[in-house]
Formats: sequence, structure tokens, C-alpha cells
Amino acid sequence: MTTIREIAQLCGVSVATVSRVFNQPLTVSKEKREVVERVARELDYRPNESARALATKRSGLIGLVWDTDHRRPGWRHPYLQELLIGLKSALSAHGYHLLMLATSGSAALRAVGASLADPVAYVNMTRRHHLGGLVLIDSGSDAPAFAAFAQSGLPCVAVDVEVDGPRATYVTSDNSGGAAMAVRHLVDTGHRRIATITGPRANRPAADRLDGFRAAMGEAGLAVPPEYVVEGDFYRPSGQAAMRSLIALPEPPTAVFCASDEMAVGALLAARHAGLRVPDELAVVGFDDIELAALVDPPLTTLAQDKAGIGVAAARAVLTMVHGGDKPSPAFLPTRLVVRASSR
Amino acid sequence: MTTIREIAQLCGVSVATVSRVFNQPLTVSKEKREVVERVARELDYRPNESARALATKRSGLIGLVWDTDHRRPGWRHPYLQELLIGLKSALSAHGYHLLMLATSGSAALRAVGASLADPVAYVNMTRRHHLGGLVLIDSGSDAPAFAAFAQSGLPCVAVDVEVDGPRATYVTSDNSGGAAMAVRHLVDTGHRRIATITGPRANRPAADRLDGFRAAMGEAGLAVPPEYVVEGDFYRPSGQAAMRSLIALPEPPTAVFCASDEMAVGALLAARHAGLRVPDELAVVGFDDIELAALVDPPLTTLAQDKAGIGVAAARAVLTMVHGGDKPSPAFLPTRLVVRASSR
DNA sequence: GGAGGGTCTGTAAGCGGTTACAAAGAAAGG
DNA sequence: CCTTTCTTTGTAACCGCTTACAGACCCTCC
Repeated sequence: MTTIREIAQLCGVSVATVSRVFNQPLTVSKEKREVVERVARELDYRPNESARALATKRSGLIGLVWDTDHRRPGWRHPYLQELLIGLKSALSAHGYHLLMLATSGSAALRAVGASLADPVAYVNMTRRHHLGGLVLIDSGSDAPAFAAFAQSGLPCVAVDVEVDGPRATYVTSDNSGGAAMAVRHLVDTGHRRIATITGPRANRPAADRLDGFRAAMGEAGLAVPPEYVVEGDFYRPSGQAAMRSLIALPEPPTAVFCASDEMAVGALLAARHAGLRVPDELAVVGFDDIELAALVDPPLTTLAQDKAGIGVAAARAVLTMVHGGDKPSPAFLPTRLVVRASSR
Repeated sequence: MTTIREIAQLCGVSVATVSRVFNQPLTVSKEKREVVERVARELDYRPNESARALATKRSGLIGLVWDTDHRRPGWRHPYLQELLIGLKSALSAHGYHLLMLATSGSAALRAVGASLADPVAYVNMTRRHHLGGLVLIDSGSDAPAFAAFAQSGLPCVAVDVEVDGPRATYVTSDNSGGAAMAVRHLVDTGHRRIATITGPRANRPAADRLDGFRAAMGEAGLAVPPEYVVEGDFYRPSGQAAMRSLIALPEPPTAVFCASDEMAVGALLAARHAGLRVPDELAVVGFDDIELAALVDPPLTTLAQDKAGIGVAAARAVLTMVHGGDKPSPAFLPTRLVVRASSR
């Protein structure tokens, strides 16, 4: 690897001048600048990132905190891949790389005494690596830990979790708006008895979807009896169980809005087991637009999240703060109603 | 952040001694070692990774090269999430973090003139960040670029792509063994006319699956007419098209082994459109065991890959080389036949 | 012609670690 | 008791880059 010193020597200038050419080009005379640039190009010079990070206390790295939930080993993020694509492309565009930090439960973190339950060590890690900021991806039960990150003062952007702190914000879909769209769609197709299967009460997106559901039902002049609101946990089995209980009601709903596609698939299964025809006897609407949604039978009407867009928004937010900007307000990305055969 | 110098001062020893306590503890007398360790713990000292990387030319980072294929924007890795979980947990266990490198097509790489087609810049990036090695995740068309990485001399481990180089190896499933299992299963359930829909010819796992198919058919004493081997591209539409052509044959197969679940789902769709009952009139077996496989109608018999295990194996292989070991031979992880209703 | 003010450049002191080398002290051997 | 050897420690150079500071040079203006 060629160093700044070799270039300086070849060009007959000092190392400071070479460094300036790359960092504050305008302070160097045109002639020297051009010579240095030419030589650097010929030698394919790239600054050593470790040295640069050491000297400037900044590295071109953004940390990614994504812990796999060991209490729910089968749990999968509904759109991790698209999220990463968005994140990565937006970060790349600004010359940043994404560092996936070691997870809790790992020897690496145990060695430094860290776990998501003890975010201090994570924050420490961030400083040691001179990370510019953190992107926090929820794995179902990290919200309390994320709150601690947010308090640390590091630039933090959480995805689908509400956090607050001096330099912390979050990005999520317009969950209440999406839920409202679902309700309006069901009302438009003639339904009056509409139930919902919610996500965990403590989960912000889940709460917002429920709020949106209630608001839109109110606007449509429809009542929401308490037994029409069943709490699930976003996973398929809970959707199936919830649907079973709804079907068993004396006056079962004719339509159900599920706060996740996984639960909606569970609801479809329960309906099938009960011999209910979808969408004729029961309409089902999900949320997420996971790949599966288009492929189940019948294909699922759902609210598509702008998955990559959420990644891009998270990247932008963290970069804004890294570059010294004020913390952006939380972003709520629009969802899109995708009507398929499970509601007609 | 506390530094080594502060600790040295507090303990009344030199910085060299403190450094030794962490790097070569046995060369320091027990008394001093204990004092330093105690003080370090009290001050919650952690070495600065940038400084350490600069001095040792080693960072605790492994690079991840995963480019999203811009020519196939909809393409998704069939098991990225599980792969990352495996990778990350195995790397974490040894104190390494995973650095997702900026992708081609990004400003970051254009700035340094890089793209996957020009791996030199990637390699350069690896050196600048003092990365220990690279894990290469195929996005469908990166094999040529990966070959160049492998030649660079950096420790490289590719997933599902065959590479060779001084310190390059790869990890994949036992593709031929899996395919053979599929054939034996179909033969056992009474099939004689068995066709296959393959992946792209240039793809190593696809080729291996075809080899395994042929070998097992040979062992069973069954012929494989050329029209029973149709090339697909792993994606659903190609599976659907291939199945259509198979159904149109004068003597159509009674069973088909698809080299991916995506294509198998396509085959199911084609069968449904043609009015063929699965599994009675046509048995279908896939490969991968993606989440979808269990949920299509009928649920798909498939060969489950040890997705997280592949990540773990890749991590182990790269760490072996990082720690100076010889390059491990390619790993072929066993697959597991999951029999579902699409073949009975 | 000299003071005042830019512009450009080099010197050198960091950033926070690691480690070669030398020195000091202790232990072992003759 | 002296030499040799081993253990332990400190000094200082170095990793490669950034940047504060000061000096050199050239203009402009009075």
C-alpha cells in the first residue's frame, strides 16, 4: 500500500501538502495539487482508514444493531433483506459502510460484558470504532434496550420502534394511515362487522395500526365491540388462534384486519379449517406485503410497506446527524394498499 | 474514553506494560498484571480499535461482499437472514464484527472507481480497513468477480459459488447428495418418469444438483431423456415456463425435481393451470426449504439446506485463514429431505 | 520603502496503541 | 564470588494520517 509519505517524496512536497490535497484542496496551489493528484492516481493511492480514523476520530462506518432474539429463535424480520438493501445503498452513496456489530450472547460481547440489556458496552464499542452512529433494527423485544442507546447521545435511528433522545429518532411506516386505508377498503366492499388482530400492545407500530383502525371505524360510523379487538404477537400461530376465537363469537365478523401478514396467513388457515370461504364469507387484510402474501391461497390483500425506502430514510436520518445536522423528526413512510383475492 | 496512558500513570507503570497485560499477559509479573487489570476494569477501559488496527495492521473486522444485482432488481437471496444469523454469531463468538462493504453502483465505489466488475478497488478497500478476510455472498451473477477476489490472495470464503485461489474456499450444501435424495424419494414413491428443472448451467450448485440427479437416476436404472432436463434460472417464472414445456411433452413426466423452491412453486402453478392434481398426477420436489415451501398448496416437499449452518461454516473457514491456518477445503453441508404433500 | 495582509508551505506534535531493543535485577551455575 | 541466563520493565520508535502553528513569500497600500 502506498503511503502519503511516498507520494510526498515523489512530488517533492511535504506530507502535509499531500494530505491537504485530499482534505482541503483549495488551500493548495493549483500546480502542486495537480502533481499530487496525478501521482496519487498513478500509484493508486488510497488513504489508510485506520490511520485516518485515529487522527480524525471519525470512521466512515455506521453501526448496525440487529440482535437475533434468542427467546424466539424462529423469529424472522419481515423485511430485513429489503431494509438492508435500502440502508446500504443510501449509506454507500455517501461513502459509508455498515458495520454489523456482534450480538449479545456472543463471546465477543460477553468478553466486554455486553448484551442488549446492557447497552453501555455497545456504546463503548461504538466509540472504540469511531462509528458515526447507529441504526437499530428491532428483533421483537429490543425496545427497552434501544431506549438506552437513544439516551447515550450517539446518533441513533431506530426502525419500527419509537425512541427518543438527544440525537435519536426513528423511521417506520405510516401505520395508522395504512390501517385506516384497510378499513376504508373493507367498508367500501360492503363490510360492517370488521374485527382486528393486533400486534403486541407495547409495540409502537402495532399500537398505531390499532389507532388507525379505530379512527377509520369511527369515521365510517361503525362500532368496535371489545371482542372484535384481539391481541396477537405478529406471528402466524397467534393470528390463527385469534381468528379461531373471532369465528367462535356469537356474531362473528365478516372481515378482519390483521396487523401483520404472518398473522393474516394464520387467519386464512383458521378460516380454512373452519370451512369459511375467503373472501366470500370472510375478508382478510394483512400488513407488510411480505413475499408470501402474493402466494398464499387466496392471495392476501395487504398494506405494502416501502421496505427499501425505510432503509433509505434511516440511512439519511443517521447521516444527517453524523454530519452535524439537527435530529430529524420521526419519518412515517406511506403505505400502499395492494388488493388481492382475500378481500373482494 | 480512557487510554492506555492514563492507566499506566495510575498504576505507576509504563504504557508498554499495560499493553502487554492485554496482549501477552504472561510476560508481566503477577502483581503488576493484577493491578493493571483491576484499574482497567474500574475505568472500564477498552482499547481504541483504530489505533490498534493501525499498529498491528489487523482489525477485528471481516468484510461482507453482497451486491444487489441491479440487472435483476427483484432478486432476493433465498436465505440471507438465516445466513447472516449464522455468520454473525460465529464471527461474534471469536470477537469479530462483520463489515458490509459498499456496493457497486454506489457513489462510494464510483469515487474509488470500483464495482464488482473491478474487484481491485474492493481488495484495496479491504487493505485500507485492515479487514482480515472477505465473505462473498452471491447475488446471482457475481461468480466472475468472485474469482478475481479469490485470486487476490486475501482470505475469501464464497457462499454457493465455487472459487479457487491461494486463500480462497467456498461453502455450500451437499447439492448432489440432496438431489440424489430427492430422486430416491420419488423412486420410492413409485415414480419412473422423473424430470428435472435445473438452475443456470454456469452455477455450481445448480450443476451439482443436476449431477446428483443424473447419478441417482442411473443407480435406479432409470433413463433421463434429454427433454426431461430443462434449464431454469432459479426464479419462479422460469420454473413455471419449464413445467409448461414438460407437461406439453408427448410423454410427460409424473414427477419433477426442481433445483429451487421458487421454481418448484412455479411448477405447481403451471400444474394447477394445466389441471394436473398434485401429487396424484404430478409430484414436485424443490430445493432450499424457503419459508414459502410449507405454505403453498399443496405444501412442497423439498431439501432443506442448513442455512445458518452455512453461515457458521463460512465464518469458521474465514477465521481459520485469518488466524494463519491453511485454507480449508470446500465444505458441503448435508441437506435434509422434508416430505410434504406435493409428493406422496 | 516599509507595514499590513494574503496565500502557500513545511515542521512537528499529536491520535492511541504495539513492540524491538536495551537495561536492570534476579536466579543459576561453576 | 563472578559470569551467564532468564525475567521483567521502561524507553522510544513506529503505524499513516491530520492539523495547529509558524515562517516564507508576494501584494497592496500609504
